[in-house]
Amino acid sequence: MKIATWNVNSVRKRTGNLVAWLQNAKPDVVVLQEIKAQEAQFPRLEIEAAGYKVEIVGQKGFNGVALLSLHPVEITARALPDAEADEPARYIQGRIATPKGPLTVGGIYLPNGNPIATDKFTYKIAWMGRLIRQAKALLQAEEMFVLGGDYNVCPTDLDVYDPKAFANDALCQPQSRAALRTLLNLGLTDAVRAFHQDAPCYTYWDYQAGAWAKDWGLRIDHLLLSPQAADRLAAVGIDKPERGRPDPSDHVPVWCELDLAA
DNA sequence: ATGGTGGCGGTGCCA
Repeated sequence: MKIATWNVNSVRKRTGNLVAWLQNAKPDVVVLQEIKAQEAQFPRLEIEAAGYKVEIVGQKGFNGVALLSLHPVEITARALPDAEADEPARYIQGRIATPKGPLTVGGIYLPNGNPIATDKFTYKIAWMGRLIRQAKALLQAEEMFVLGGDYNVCPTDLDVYDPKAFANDALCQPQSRAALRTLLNLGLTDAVRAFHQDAPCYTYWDYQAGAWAKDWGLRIDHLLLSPQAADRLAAVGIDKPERGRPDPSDHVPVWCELDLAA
């Protein structure tokens, strides 16, 4: 079972790249972030033609998440607990049957939080608190789950090309990192770091200033696994070539494989 | 060089 996350930065601008990647990478389940589309604007027919079921939590112009699956999926949440009436579209959660029991996949678009001296950063930290509570609730079921997405947090300085330049950035604040550690300390596994402890493993390169050509990257897209999922973690990958294609997203897909053979 | 790029929507905001 291959599970992937990708911040596509507009699904309409990225439809061609997305379909080509789906056909090549063949993930079983994908969570998308920043689709920047409402339900009616989503390229549903193109994705379904590639064999995927499509579930969307859309929003006009900004944010927006989706869950694509080759297998039947039951949507179990479209927002985190305590959502406001005008809650931005940043969370989707589905449940998929596997030979080893049900697998829950959550798709996360965590608030960026910049600039840090504003209510945007306060909102980010509060949102992380709600995500921690959701993870606690999921853990109580003692089932397999994967929380994938754009976390907008660099867990350590290893995950930043220039830590000094990002000292005042919301993605690298001690509060942001502490909240992510709280999530991990519940018993979740950062899938990429389970396999790669020493390499940066960037997942994002800014469009500006030639960041891609200079490998000025950040690792902010993560797959966090419950103990039951981590026990079956077989492989991970970061599809870096996607950043070098024409009309790329500024993020690349991150994926993991769980060994769920019957 | 106080910029730069990209997406949305049709002007600045967001990242």
